Amino acid sequence: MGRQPCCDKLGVKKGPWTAEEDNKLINFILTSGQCCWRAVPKLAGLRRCGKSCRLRWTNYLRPDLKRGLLTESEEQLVIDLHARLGNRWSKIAARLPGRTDNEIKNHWNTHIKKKLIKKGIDPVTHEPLQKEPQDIETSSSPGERSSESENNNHSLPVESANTIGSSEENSSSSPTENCSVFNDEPEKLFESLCEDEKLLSYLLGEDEPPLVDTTSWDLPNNANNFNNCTSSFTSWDDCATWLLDCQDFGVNDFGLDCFNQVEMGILDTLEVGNKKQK
DNA sequence: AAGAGCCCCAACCGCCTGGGC
DNA sequence: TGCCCAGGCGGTTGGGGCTCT
Repeated sequence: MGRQPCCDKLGVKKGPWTAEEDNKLINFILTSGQCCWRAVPKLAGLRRCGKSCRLRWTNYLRPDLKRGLLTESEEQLVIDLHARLGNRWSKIAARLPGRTDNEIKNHWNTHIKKKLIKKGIDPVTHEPLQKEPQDIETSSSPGERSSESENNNHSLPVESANTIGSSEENSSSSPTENCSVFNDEPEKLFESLCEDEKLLSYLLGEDEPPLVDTTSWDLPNNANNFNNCTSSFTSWDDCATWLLDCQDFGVNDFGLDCFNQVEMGILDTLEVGNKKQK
């Protein structure tokens, strides 16, 4: 009856991952695919908790992860989504291919929060900070707001529009090349979001395609084959399904060499990371 | 040059949910 | 039907690096 615990806690290593551990995990995932995370440490020869392996893979080692800071467009999208969804980082991350919930959460707490405060916007409520205390007390949190908005999708906070409009960075930033939505003025973008019910449902729904074009994924340079593989997909669903298939069956089952090159890219990244660590 | 303080982010912790037994 | 586990999620923390004095 029941299952074995995730890890026995005894003899399980904690703390930063070493390059050797990373290589073991990468090699295992790329050759065997993602199966039961509980079994991964044992099969990969790691003294880690399965949970830790999953976290390391999803937040750092995955080949489809973007590197570097969020772009202006991504940042603005995070702000907009946070205004509606609150701290549901995984939901927000789902709209930003190549970004993890942890990454977005960290970026929010370290960068965006400060930017909003600097602009006089409450990062929690997305309302002006100089609001009267009474208003602040009565104003609902984004999370609550999002639940309300499920009943009434027209209740977008006006301040969010102001947030976008007042963004100095936005007025000087270049629009995202691959996403036509961002070619418009920020105000227009937001208006279009409010007026376009379909778009709104995309933002709030569960299975919608992301707004950011997947062709902008910043894969390693030598992973062109991977780009070739994915660029042929006609929709996000196709691409996502294909990636999930990879997860389910293991890349070797597809007879694709491209992942070996992706892996090389990862190893290059790791080497850079390790040098950085030293 | 060195110490203090701050910033950033990888990783951990604990809770929740869905599903297997 | 209820227990237990795996996976997922959001909050928090610790340590390395950076900046300031």
